[in-house]
Amino acid sequence: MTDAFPAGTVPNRQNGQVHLLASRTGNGEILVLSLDAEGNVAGPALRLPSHEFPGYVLGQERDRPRWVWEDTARIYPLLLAAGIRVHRAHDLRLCHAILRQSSLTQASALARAEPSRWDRAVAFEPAASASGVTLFDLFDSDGDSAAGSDTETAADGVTGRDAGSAAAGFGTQAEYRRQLDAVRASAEPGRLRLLLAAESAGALIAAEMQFAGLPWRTDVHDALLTRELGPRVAPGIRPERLENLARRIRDAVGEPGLNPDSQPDLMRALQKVGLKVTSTRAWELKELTHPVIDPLLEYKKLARLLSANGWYWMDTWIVDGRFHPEYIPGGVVTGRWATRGGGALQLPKQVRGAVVADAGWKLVVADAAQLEPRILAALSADTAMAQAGRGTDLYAGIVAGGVVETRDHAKVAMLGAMYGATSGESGRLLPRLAKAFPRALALTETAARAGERGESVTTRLGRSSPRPGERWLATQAKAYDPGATDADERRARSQARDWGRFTRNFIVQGSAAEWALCWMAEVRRELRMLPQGAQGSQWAQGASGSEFDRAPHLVFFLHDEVMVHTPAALADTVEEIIRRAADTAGRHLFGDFPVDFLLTVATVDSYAQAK
DNA sequence: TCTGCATGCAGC
DNA sequence: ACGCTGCATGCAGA
Repeated sequence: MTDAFPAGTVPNRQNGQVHLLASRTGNGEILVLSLDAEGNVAGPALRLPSHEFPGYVLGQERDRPRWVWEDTARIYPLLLAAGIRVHRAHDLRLCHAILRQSSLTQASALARAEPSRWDRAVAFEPAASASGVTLFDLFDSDGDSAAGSDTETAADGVTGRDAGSAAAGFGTQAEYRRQLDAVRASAEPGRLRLLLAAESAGALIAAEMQFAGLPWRTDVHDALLTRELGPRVAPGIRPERLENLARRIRDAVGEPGLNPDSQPDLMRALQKVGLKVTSTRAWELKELTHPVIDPLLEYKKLARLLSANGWYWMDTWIVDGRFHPEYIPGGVVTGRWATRGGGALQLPKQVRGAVVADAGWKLVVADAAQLEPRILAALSADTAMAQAGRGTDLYAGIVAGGVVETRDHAKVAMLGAMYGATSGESGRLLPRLAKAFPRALALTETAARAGERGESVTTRLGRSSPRPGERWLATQAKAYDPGATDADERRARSQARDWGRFTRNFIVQGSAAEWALCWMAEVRRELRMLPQGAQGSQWAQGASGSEFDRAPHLVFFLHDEVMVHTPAALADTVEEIIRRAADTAGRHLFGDFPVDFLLTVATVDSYAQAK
């Protein structure tokens, strides 16, 4: 393995510059160096004995300790850079956010307390890219908190010097105790424990995936761009094929000076040749017939490719043959992950051909088929809907059951049920779905009504939707005022329905996100139990590269899809693990309820070959 | 020149 | 009047 970035370095998110270097020395110490933007050592080296890690061990679970720490996103990248992987963790920041909001723990001290430093968002400050940050900064000071009363730090827990006095404070151990209490006293401690474990495991996975990166062949990418756009040109210059298309567009509308990148100019030009358009969106243009349409649609497609995933993108985001997006667990209200950097959530199918396994390795790509409908079936215990998806494509099963005529209709209707469609084809098909699957549809309707009333809804494992804000409440209140106008009432109704569609979707999307977290956590756990992964030590082997260079590991995750980079010889084993993990996740969430979570799994050399 | 907003489009 | 996103771009206003 030569094209992963060198073990022990953390590339800057923006430009690949190294700001921090940490490595494990021969005698078991962790050595942390801060480097400036030019790569010069910026301060004295910090040495830490390897047993003095932040967080503390709670005792043995299975044979692995669970580290309890404040914020995986700030800590774990540093450990990974030092060649250290952690098996289990409890992320206090992420878990606090869940418990603070969950309707299952509203009576807890944690939920009722005044806002503390645990409520202040620190999620979006990746330590690894901050210049000059070291482990020492993170654990020996209280750098992220301005509160003077926060005298206890995480370091108290490290050495076992923890004081009983911490219980009343806002330190790590006190917070952990509050979280345990909140869970224990809740109506669903089992579900919450699973959610917190899954969320925390997700945080570990997120850091590991960012560290490992997605294998990316810049030569393949470049060839693809050249084929589509023409040879590479300097930034600001239109590549050949785009320039040709621009010329054809100008000719077709008779405006030699037209800039096809300007929406207003384009609108005016289209109107002038008699096309009645209300926007310049591709789907609207597709309905029209005019010589300008074909070249314009082609232009838009290619211009998008160039600006979103062109050479500039490649130079910015691909470091040593790997794409390292930052994953942000819990970054979406529903519990889905967000990402930052390089648009990892929108990796177009167009460029997936550049995602290629290393020589001798394979990519195992798996996605959960019709995940959200299956989740809905299980959530509502709708056995008929679960039956429709048993061992088969769920939409096909709905057709087979005579509910609708085509797979496309089944899909549109289901999405409409989960998103709250009221009109169009989807709206028309809904009654038939409601007749066939009354329990499932009742659940989505109930969630929508709750949202319209301003109430929160809760996912399978206990993540609750936020309550609407002041502005929302004020708008609703105004509609009940004696002097309310029709416009006031309309606005209030419309806003209430908006929130209802949000809560309707929240419960399904959020529960699906929980399933996906459990799935991925199981995949990770089993991958790490493979002989090849466990062989030797759990530590990186110095210059020979990290564990990520030798053993199968997760490299990508997208809502209902995971990708594992694996030595070719282990691909079959990895497939089995991924399938087994899906079943396990289903049982974790829904026990014995008979619902299948089918996967599409492909072992490929290139991401483009998957589905 | 900088910033916030609207548009458009990529993903699930 | 169909949910959740991230990001590039152009444009208007500061």
